[in-house]
Amino acid sequence: MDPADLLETRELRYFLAVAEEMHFGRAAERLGMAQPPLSRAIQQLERRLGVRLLERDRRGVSLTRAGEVLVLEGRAALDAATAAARRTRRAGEAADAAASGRERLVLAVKAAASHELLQKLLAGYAEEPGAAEVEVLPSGLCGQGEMLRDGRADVALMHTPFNSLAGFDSEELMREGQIAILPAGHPLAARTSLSLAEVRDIPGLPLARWSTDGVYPPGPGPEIHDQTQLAHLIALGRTVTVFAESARAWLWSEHAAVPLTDAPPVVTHIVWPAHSRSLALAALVRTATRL
Amino acid sequence: MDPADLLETRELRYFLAVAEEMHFGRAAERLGMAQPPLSRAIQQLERRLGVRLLERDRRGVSLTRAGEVLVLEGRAALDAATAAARRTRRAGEAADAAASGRERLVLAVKAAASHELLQKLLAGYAEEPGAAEVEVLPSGLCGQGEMLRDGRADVALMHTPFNSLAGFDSEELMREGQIAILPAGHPLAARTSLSLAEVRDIPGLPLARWSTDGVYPPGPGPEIHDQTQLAHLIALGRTVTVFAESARAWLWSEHAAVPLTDAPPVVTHIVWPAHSRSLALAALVRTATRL
DNA sequence: CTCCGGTGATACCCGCCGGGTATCACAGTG
DNA sequence: CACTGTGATACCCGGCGGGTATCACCGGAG
Repeated sequence: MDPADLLETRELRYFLAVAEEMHFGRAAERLGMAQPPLSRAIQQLERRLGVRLLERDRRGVSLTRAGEVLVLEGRAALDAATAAARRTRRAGEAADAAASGRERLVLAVKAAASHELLQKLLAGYAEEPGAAEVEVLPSGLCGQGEMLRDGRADVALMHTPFNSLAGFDSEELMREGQIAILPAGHPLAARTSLSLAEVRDIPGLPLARWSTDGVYPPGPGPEIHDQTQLAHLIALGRTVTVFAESARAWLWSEHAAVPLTDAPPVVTHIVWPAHSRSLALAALVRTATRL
Repeated sequence: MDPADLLETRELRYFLAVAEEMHFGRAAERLGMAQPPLSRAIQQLERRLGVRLLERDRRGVSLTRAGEVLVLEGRAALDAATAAARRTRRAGEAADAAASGRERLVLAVKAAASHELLQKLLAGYAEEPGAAEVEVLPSGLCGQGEMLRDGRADVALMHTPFNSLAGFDSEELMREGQIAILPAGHPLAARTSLSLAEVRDIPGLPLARWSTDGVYPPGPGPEIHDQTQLAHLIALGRTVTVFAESARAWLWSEHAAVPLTDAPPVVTHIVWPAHSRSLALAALVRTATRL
């Protein structure tokens, strides 16, 4: 039996919902359906695969080894499917609308990223003959990987070591050091350099925490939702943070920046799905690497 | 409307079949179904996506821009789905069979690759505590990427510049030069080095051609199906070829090897799907990089 | 011990849709 | 003009995806 026949995307959605909720009832509700057909669908899936996916223990469910594998692989497969749908649809709309067949690229960028590089990139690309229209999609502080994987974006600017480039093609664009950003009046603001360890425990000035994939690292510092809030909190002397050099562009007079000696460099990459064949995308990457 | 709902794997299989055959009737036959329901399925898919995928011109069909996108993205999505099914099923079987939950890794290797490295790798890994069982899957001269993408393999040894590592995670294992392999009696066999250009047109001794993804490059040389055949043809003075240094291991006395000065180095990588979380795999990679 | 609340599973029914066969509409070709 | 080969249409049927009602089971409160 061909394994391609064994998994319908509908079943994948069902299974992932159950695996995330760890509860048939809630999963069914989230899927907008009743619980019994959901139970039956999962049973059918298990029978077809010949594998037990969930351990039904009274009081909730838990994943088997096979179930864990399917969560991982299935998520990737489902993302690939929705990406296929999104990109196909966009390709069709573009062809309809512009008639010229002018493509449209969606570029995901970290909201807080350097505007300078982005502007140079867009300006440079616009010069290019046959350049596609570029829509800039600000993702949260992270999440560009997700955007790329599920087709909401065609290409992204990512920053190691914060984003993982795993599974994508990429080109390095820029490499910069990191700086500590602290209140202008603070004693350490006078220093010409700092170490990570020094910044990590300044008495009375905890490190700000921001969310990667929705979860905040533990610690005493405030939870940061956007850059403006962060700027305020630093200016008020409530917190300190570490950022790439290019953050100097948006500092206030109440802020002080001190280079870090031992922080890993922040590398900006332009990143795209490995299987992409778009000419417009290739041109954008070419432009980017020439900057 | 959520794009995840728009594509069922069944529809993807149908569309890809039609796109490959460029013919509804033949595609239907290949799918083991009648032509009318296939036509209808594609129409439904187009309506749901709101995009025209195929241009029906009397006398066959052709792809629209959107169709081309869906061929690429859909193939990736379908591979991801079959990979999910295969790996889930294997995980379940492993858990059932061994009871110990002992994992089973499938390692894809190019048939003609160096046995030395492979043996060291397997031997080294077997020492590892909690090592999984490793099944070695010889793929053709290429095709390990496909194996990895659709879940027939969990990890592969690949050789740049012949294989593309796009979309995978990888670690470099070994780097070696290339050599020309020619008949022992040939005048050039006495040389201590050669250039690619010199090897490319030796009078009366055309370069052997072997297949990447089933298609052979054009040229006067013989088409090679396996390594033994190649060895024979070289020994007979009918052809010449270029290989990685490690090929010296299987040369005959009728063969001569001459280093190439300007050929790019052959780099052996261990490669795995970027989203993998398998501990057994991680251990294998760790072992490999220590060699 | 008993009853209750909450879990997933079962039983049963219905309407839709995926698949089949027969046929059409159309274009190129002899 | 008849014939061939293309995909599209018309129509029918069975199965399956979805619904409601209910069960079986267990843990905890009283």
